[in-house]
Amino acid sequence: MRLFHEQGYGATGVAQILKEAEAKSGSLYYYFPAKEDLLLAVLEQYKKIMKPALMAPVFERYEDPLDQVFGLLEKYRDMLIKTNCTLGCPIGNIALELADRHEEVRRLCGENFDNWKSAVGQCLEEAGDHLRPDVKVGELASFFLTVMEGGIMQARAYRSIEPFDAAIASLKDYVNHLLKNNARPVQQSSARD
Amino acid sequence: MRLFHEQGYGATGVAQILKEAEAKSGSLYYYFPAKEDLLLAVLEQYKKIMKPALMAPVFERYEDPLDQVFGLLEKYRDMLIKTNCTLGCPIGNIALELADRHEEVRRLCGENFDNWKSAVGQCLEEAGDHLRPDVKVGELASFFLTVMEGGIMQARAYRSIEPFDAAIASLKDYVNHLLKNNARPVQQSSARD
DNA sequence: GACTTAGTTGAACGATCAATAAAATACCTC
DNA sequence: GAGGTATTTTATTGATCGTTCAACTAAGTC
Repeated sequence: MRLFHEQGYGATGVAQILKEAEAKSGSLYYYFPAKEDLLLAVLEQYKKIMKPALMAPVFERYEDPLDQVFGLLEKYRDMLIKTNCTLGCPIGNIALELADRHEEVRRLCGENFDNWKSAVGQCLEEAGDHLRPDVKVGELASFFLTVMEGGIMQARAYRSIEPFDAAIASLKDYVNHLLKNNARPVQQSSARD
Repeated sequence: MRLFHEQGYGATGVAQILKEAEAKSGSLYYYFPAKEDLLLAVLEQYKKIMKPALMAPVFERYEDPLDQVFGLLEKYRDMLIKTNCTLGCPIGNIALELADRHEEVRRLCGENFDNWKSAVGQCLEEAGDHLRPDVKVGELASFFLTVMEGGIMQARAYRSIEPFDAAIASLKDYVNHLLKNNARPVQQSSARD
């Protein structure tokens, strides 16, 4: 998982995986028919850990559903900061590298995205009474993913957190326009307290 | 350019380039010290042709600056449709594949993005009198790029134009919130006539 | 103690990778 | 047309790619 995330699938050789895992090639191919099956297992693992490892900690920390959503985005921001804006979304990377070549990979990336959007959509649903009635939460959740992935791409291309922060700021501004007039607006550059 | 766009840099072998270009390896290495320099030349070429080949035709077709911007996004939509949602933004692809490894590549991707955002920002500047005074056109132009790249990523991952269209729809909705009350709103799903 | 099963090992495979060097040809100048 | 430079061709390099396989060890069963 780590190597595919850091270097991509194609750029990671089986030899390096074996070395860092302290395993021998025969053992790998005893369990996995081919390198590609290793990637499929990685994508399955992401599906499995997304909620308990990524979302649960954020959702516990915040009560307000909108805080939860933006807290989730903050997690990705943390990763960008920690890696000096070199590491992106592991699913997005794989999707862009292989989605058009391997159908199975594409399917699993889609399922990961689906789960992500479903979790965000659930938060938005909970915040529904603060949102204008014409807001479609499904489309808005998809927009959250779009903005986050696009923001990560720019942050990596510029090796700077600025474009990512700018994207989130615009997104917050948009969300505030979708809130009912009596709702408390989303605060810029920090979670609402 | 075509092969790097279709397959990515790493996945495209020199042998294939030579075959399709009907050239021999010696000739390639006579002009380019290494494969990487070929990529740099490709990125330079994108810089050179972006305005005349991509933007000029769109800007000629529409008069209204906001129509021009969304007409530009439509160009990317056309490419997704033509390629059955397999081909993304050539710069974005390369940026995600190599930005964190080759500094020079990263710089050129950034310059391509800069030019793109600068052109969009210029349109927004021209539409400035219809926008609320607190709108920062630079940040908004960056947001346009963010949404487009994120939309393309999802369209490829799902091999469907839907997420892209949904992203553009949300973006249009947002822009309409930024317009002054007396301004004509951006129409959904087709250029304003 | 004989036999089976599960799992591991590491050398080796053919293919492909980017890159090179030298020979051969085309082009230009005088 | 001779001489020299620019460019192309051909053949090959060593490295690395993912993958295979026969030999081997360890554990369990009867």
